[in-house]
Amino acid sequence: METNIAAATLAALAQPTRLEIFRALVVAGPAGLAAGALAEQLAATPSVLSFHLKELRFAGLVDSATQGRFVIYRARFDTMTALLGFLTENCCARSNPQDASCCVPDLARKAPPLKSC
Amino acid sequence: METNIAAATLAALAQPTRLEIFRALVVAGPAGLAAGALAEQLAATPSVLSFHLKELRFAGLVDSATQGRFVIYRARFDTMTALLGFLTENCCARSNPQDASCCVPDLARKAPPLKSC
DNA sequence: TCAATAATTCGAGTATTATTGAAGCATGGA
DNA sequence: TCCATGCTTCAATAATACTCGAATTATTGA
Repeated sequence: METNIAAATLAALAQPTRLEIFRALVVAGPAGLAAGALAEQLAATPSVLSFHLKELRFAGLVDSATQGRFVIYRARFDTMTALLGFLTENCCARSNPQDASCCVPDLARKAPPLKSC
Repeated sequence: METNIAAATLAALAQPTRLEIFRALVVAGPAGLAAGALAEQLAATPSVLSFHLKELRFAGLVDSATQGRFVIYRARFDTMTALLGFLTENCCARSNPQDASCCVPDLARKAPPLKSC
């Protein structure tokens, strides 16, 4: 991931409402959530939500699919993966051999290894 | 890390110049870099740099120490670690048991295990 | 066909953020 | 002491981002 893209992706997440939207979509998983359901969960007006969803979609953090009169939104894990990759590779002590500390110290301990990893 | 703090930290990084500043400081490691050296590296005017460094410091992503008439800046890895922790725990498929994919798939492969991890 | 529902779009108003150039404040060396 | 250096601060301006409410589009079901 290139620096300017990374900055744009970070900017998309750098807003409380949008961060919560994304979080809710991660929790919802592959089933996704309709815009209305999101609005209810986050206590946001439809137009505000629409605005933020557009930003997230533009940044590639979210996908949308129309189902009848509902629009289902889903988190795009691939983009988040790429962003985390950028941050760990470019912005972490791990990227600097002089420093023994690292930025993802707990993952190995906390989570069991996943098959797909 | 709390959601609003995470959003503020993301906002601090969500700007090309600031992202490059942080990257340069990560590469510089514990020795850090003087503001002037950063300005030269990034081809930014002193006042612009000062502005962005203030933002980064406010977000806790950067530390400063005066040495004579130089001001040395250092990346704060602890804050970055906390941010990455927030993102992997709250914004990743890993946080959703229904989804088999994950957001840090390459780390185990690419990087050798660190002692301090 | 008509009314209700689900979302998006638009324009206006406000707030926040970024850039610029000039001025200011220390520090170190002549 | 004086000047040059390194950096910060400030005020003004420009550019972006956010919110609100009204209008619009599209779909469903009566």
